[in-house]
Amino acid sequence: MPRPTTSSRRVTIVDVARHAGVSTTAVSKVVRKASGTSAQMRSRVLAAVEQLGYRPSATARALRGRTYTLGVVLPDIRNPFFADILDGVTEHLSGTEYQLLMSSSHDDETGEQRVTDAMIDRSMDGLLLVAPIASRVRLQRVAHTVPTVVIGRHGPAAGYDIVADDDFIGAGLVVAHLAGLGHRHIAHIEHDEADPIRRVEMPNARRADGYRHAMRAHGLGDRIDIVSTTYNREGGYRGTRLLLERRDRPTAIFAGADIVAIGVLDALTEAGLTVPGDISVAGYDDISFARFGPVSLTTVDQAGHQIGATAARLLLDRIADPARPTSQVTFSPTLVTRRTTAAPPRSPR
Amino acid sequence: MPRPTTSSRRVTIVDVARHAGVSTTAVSKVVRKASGTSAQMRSRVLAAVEQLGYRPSATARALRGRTYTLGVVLPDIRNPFFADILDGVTEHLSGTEYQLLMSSSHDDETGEQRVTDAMIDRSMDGLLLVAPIASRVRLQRVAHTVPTVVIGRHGPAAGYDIVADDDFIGAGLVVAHLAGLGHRHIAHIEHDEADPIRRVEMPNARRADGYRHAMRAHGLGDRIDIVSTTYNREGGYRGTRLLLERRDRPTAIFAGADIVAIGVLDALTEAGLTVPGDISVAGYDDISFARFGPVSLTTVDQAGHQIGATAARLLLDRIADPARPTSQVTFSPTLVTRRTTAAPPRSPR
DNA sequence: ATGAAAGCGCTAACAA
DNA sequence: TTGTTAGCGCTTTCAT
Repeated sequence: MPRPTTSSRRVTIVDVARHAGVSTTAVSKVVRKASGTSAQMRSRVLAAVEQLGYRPSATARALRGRTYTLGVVLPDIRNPFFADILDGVTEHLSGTEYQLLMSSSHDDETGEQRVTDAMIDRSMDGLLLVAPIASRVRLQRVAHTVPTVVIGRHGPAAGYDIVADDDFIGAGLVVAHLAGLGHRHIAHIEHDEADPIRRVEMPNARRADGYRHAMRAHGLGDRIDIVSTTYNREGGYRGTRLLLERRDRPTAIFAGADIVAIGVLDALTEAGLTVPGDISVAGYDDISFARFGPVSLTTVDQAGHQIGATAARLLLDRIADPARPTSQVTFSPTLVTRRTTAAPPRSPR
Repeated sequence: MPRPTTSSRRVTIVDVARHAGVSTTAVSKVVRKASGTSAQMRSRVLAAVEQLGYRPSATARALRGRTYTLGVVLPDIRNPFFADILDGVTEHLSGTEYQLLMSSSHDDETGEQRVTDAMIDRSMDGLLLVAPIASRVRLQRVAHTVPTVVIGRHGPAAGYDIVADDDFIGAGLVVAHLAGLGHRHIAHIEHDEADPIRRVEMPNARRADGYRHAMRAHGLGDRIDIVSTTYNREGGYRGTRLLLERRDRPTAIFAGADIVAIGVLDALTEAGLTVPGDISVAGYDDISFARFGPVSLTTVDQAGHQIGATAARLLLDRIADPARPTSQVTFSPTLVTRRTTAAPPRSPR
């Protein structure tokens, strides 16, 4: 009994070489479009590649050269802002040989580390870390191991390129807008941050600082009111519940992220409060949902697409030349005024 | 001048073997928890692994054995329903050695093929294809190359395991609900599907069929009204615009997916129509946004979490035994009634 | 229980 | 321009 002919062994470079009657080196060169091949050789090899359906094994390649794989680590797939960033990355990468593979850290430091290590183990050519929560030392170590670009984290360029938005300014735009409408009691829901380094480097902390600074600049320093929860829908919901329990309720809530604002609106709807009639709400990120008709959220546009495209460009540059000096690109956010913010209700106090 | 000691060469199995004074075979066995190692050997090796910070190279492993990598291909990261599925997958995989890596096909057949091939090239141990649009032949070929589980696609088990929801029944639940409220003109927005095979296998087509069937069952066969666009927000918006242009407007719109319903609500808001006062809207998927206060969308719960967990289980089973017979798991959807559906407005016609 | 050695598919010196 | 050969880091027979 002969074994089945459907022995689906992978087609290797040896098969192609034999089929084309040339050496494996020749095949390798042609496939990689390297120099030193005659037109005749190229056509023979390419014909064999075509006929046999040969595809180079990225894992075998990895042992010698590139994998043509770029890893993206996201804190959370649910936050649509990250999808905007990814669109920018994907667009910049289209047309290149590189394949994007992503994974979520599930907003967890251990998870982030696991995923990052896993990508290094898999010989990725470069890493794109979106709003990572790892310590700076750890980020430096990662960047030392593999070309890395960090998105959405401030602080000194420490061995890796950084692309971010100026969150301090962005928060100021929101406060200015609300104060301009006549609000005095503007509360802010932030992502809890204990680590001192991260207090400076993480976008959420920068936004909270920007809020504080702007409140003072508008003579509202004594009305600073921050609730610390987390940057997700649940955090917005919980934060709002806490605010509503107070005797002195705010007339406006500035959520540190749109996804948080969603939770805020959840809680307000549940409490029977109208927006912006009873209370104004502003977010941050301008996720596509913000311009959803029934929501129409006032927010800050971070240009995620542009951030992603820039990060991809920097990563390719760094892969091409790992020694080039690191750079920090900071974009300026813009305020997007929609229908969740208005003047505060009459009869104050 | 000695060369810098920071020669950050990766720690390999050879380094560990030398450090522990044993063979690389021994290290390999210990690391893989294979049998045939003494307790003493194990502790020596593990100590060396710890001290040197050794991590096995997944790419090198790939040439002989496993990569412990599972690939997930999603049509679109923006659809939150897929995040639900991923949660289920992730949960089932936590505690295993497997690492999940995902990529988006951007709702494009070529893109899907590119991504799938890329994952095969990277020696993934298994593939999870979510609502793939590839032909059945192509899916079979993929499944023949690597253990594959297909999520959200119907049709005969053709070499791969299938986990799906009964979309035909789900669509029926929606129609029954709307008809029960008194609606007669119930329009459906579907994802355009020309390919005959896919007309049978794709969830969107099954939903459209379920809609047709249920309309007839409720004596509304002559009111069947389908608009073909795409399963995204834009598709919902466009479809609704088309419906609103008609002289005989529907009193209810059944969108084939929640993300489509979002677009429907966009268009209705823009047109100054109230929901459900002027028109009822139902979706499909029960994405977390559906229970967002200001939206509160009536929809169909697909239990994405359960689908994901089941798919992950089947994939691990298949990797363990590629020859095992394929199975099809179908879940029954349930209707979730919220505030976007109500009786049609008076003064009909 | 332990280790030597071959080899996975590819790339890169080096020769011819 | 072309081919020979030696690895890359790991797993796996096969001896011992």
